Amino acid sequence: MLDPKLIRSDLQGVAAQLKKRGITLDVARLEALEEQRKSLQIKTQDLQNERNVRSKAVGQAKAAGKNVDEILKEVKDLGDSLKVTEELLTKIQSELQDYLARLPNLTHESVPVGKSEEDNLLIRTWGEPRQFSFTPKDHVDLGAALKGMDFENGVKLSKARFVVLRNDVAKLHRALAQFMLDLHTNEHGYQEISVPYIVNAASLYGTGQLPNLKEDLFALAGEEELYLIPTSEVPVTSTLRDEIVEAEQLPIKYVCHSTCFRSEAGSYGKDTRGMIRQHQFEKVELVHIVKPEDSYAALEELTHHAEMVLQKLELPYRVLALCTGDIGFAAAKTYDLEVWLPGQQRYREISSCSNTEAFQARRMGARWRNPATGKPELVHTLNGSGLAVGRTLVAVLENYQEENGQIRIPVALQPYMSGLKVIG
RNA sequence: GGAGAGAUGGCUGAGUGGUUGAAAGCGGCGGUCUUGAAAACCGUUGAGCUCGUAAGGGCUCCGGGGGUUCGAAUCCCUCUCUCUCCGCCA
Repeated sequence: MLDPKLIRSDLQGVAAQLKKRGITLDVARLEALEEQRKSLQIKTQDLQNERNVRSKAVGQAKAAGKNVDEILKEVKDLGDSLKVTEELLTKIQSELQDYLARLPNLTHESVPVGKSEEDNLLIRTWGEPRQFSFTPKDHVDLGAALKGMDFENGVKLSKARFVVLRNDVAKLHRALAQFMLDLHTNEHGYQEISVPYIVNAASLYGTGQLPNLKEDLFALAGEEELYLIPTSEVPVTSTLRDEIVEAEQLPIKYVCHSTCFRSEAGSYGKDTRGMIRQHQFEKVELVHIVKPEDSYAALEELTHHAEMVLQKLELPYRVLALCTGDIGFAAAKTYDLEVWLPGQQRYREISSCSNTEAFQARRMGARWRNPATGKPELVHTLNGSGLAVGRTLVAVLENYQEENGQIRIPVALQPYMSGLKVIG
């Protein structure tokens, strides 16, 4: 959520900022709501004050043994008018709240202005796409030949966009996740964490998936409002919800391997072939909780950590800064990592690293005690994939394929593959 | 799934209708003492919102929501969660 004080003090500025994202702020409506809120709140609080003062007087008079009928008569109507203004105030406040909860974060000044992914800014590229002496296959054909990737079976068990992995492909998939976890815990200083895959609405609200992105979630049937996590960013970041942490505890760096579930509503017809876009996939997620002044350095660090996975696996990739039109709801700035896929002859997203600044922290009440002020202040939260495991599997298969259909195992991965240097 | 108990500030834990945002202890912070530290002693120490240039006011909050009342941490309803015992179970 945006800072309500900022919206109050600089509505035009906020509107101009949101314009860059293609959002038109209803300035007139907000101004009207805010005006009502203010007068109603003042009125309500005045009435409450009066009630408190008089009720106290009743108590004192009673204690002194005086007759209280007179005072009680005076206060009689107070409750009624108070109730009316209180209800009105609650209504206006929730209206304001609902509107604000649906506004995305403001983007950082360094974020390129643009309309779509066409306008994302190339930051750097790493590695050279391999020159093949044959026509490289895509992972679907490779997986089928290895008898390790069975989409038909996935459909039978569940529905479209599910897959069954077998044999060395399943093992490779697991190896990738283990490798990533070890890299981040052993070399990058992350604390491993394991969290629920089913979360409540409050957790999803805090990270920004609710209320706007509800369509992308799988909701559980049943009386309680529960959802499958679309990313472990939700439960991991939510561990800080309504918490105040001491300054010495920061930065907190979590790495979490989890399964992720996305309904992919609105993606019909996109990437219908293969493992690129599944309803269920695994991801190793990186989350940073930091002091506000450190968050942009942390974004560079986190992005670097994600890149290191690709570098150790020797997979060519590039880094893009998402433009204002393509960046996610909660993010102030995002770098996407795109890996080269020979089967598609193009770079595809494999990680997205974002600084949400105080956007999520404000929604979930995640704070730290600032020694300089002695007061609890909002932390900054960051998250990024390090990496999407399924897509990394795709990248390894396609980049390490041989003409005979065998797959070489990247050196860094061999210890996780029982020493295998090649499969198939 | 059955039976019972409970939810109070960073923590432990008092408080059953009237200056109680809340005793006490622990912890934290500041000070006295000390070469320094510890101990002891003294003081201080919740959060959110809001009005105000400020100084400084005001409001809300004792798990969530609703109700009774002039007045609720205290009474009533309801939901959620936690704990104990029994059953079941990876």
